[in-house]
Amino acid sequence: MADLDIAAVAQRSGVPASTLRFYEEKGLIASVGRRGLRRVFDPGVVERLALIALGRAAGFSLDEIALMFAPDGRPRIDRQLLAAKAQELDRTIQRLTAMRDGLRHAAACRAPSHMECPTFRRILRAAASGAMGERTRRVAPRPRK
Amino acid sequence: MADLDIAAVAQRSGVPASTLRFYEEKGLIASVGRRGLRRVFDPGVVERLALIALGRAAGFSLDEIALMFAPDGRPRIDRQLLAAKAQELDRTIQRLTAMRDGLRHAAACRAPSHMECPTFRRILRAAASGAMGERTRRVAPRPRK
DNA sequence: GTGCCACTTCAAGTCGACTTGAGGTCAAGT
DNA sequence: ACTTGACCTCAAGTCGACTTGAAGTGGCAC
Repeated sequence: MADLDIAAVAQRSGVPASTLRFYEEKGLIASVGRRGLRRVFDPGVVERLALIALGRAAGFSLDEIALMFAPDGRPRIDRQLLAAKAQELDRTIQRLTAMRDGLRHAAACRAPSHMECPTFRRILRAAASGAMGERTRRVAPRPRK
Repeated sequence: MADLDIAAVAQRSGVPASTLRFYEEKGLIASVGRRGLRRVFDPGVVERLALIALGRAAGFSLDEIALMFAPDGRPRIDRQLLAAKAQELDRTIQRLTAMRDGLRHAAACRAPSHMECPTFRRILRAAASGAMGERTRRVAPRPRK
């Protein structure tokens, strides 16, 4: 496959050109050179972008993702790190699950006011005590306009 | 219970004074008046803050939360809205669950390179296609310093 | 050969939820 | 009366991941 210009990469990966430049600046991807001013990319960059998207979806920051590539550019995926992130996700899932069940209950509950519903009050106390939501974390990548 | 000054509210609710001023400016809470320059709050504000924390934990934005209070200040909780949010949370949970399982697999997988693992490649394609992560959404409230 | 327009750079803007800092006020304790 | 320091206001800064805009360049179809 021939080399790609930025528009081709954008088209194949679904990542906007502006983001590709931004990622290059951050060192997440690299162009193989220039044709005049224009960046020329190896087709392999598309897979790399998929890897980056995966990392984002898993909740890694761009900086964290950058660390997952060895200086030679090959992925250097640390299984411990993955396991840790899996555990973090698991905690988030539990938190969200509790939240979802609480919301469902609140939506279904027929108490005249939510404040009179014991379940609601219990959830409220949990939220107030900060038991939910230790760390704000962006979840889900690529806001795709 | 006597009225509270901002420090007392902060202490009882766990919400920093700077945030309380910010919330007041946004119209999320209100002080009952001033003593000199200083804000004086009704003790009820603490419960209201708990409600706000709950909304945040459920993934509502401050603006959305503001809409959940009637002009008179009483909570006006829309059951439909709650159900919708519950559903949204459910989708997020499913997405995160898939991610978590993928991460676990990747962490455990003994293929020499992740790229040679069919499971990993499947997840990768999902991430690349944007199947995961439609909307970036902050999850979990109160980054608490 | 020439005009168009996709590409380029660089600075600045955006979004949400706050925090921080400078400079000012004043209630209360000594 | 004086000092202290908790409170006040208002503007600006922060964080992450990008996007947007202005101004410039040059590859390529004609």
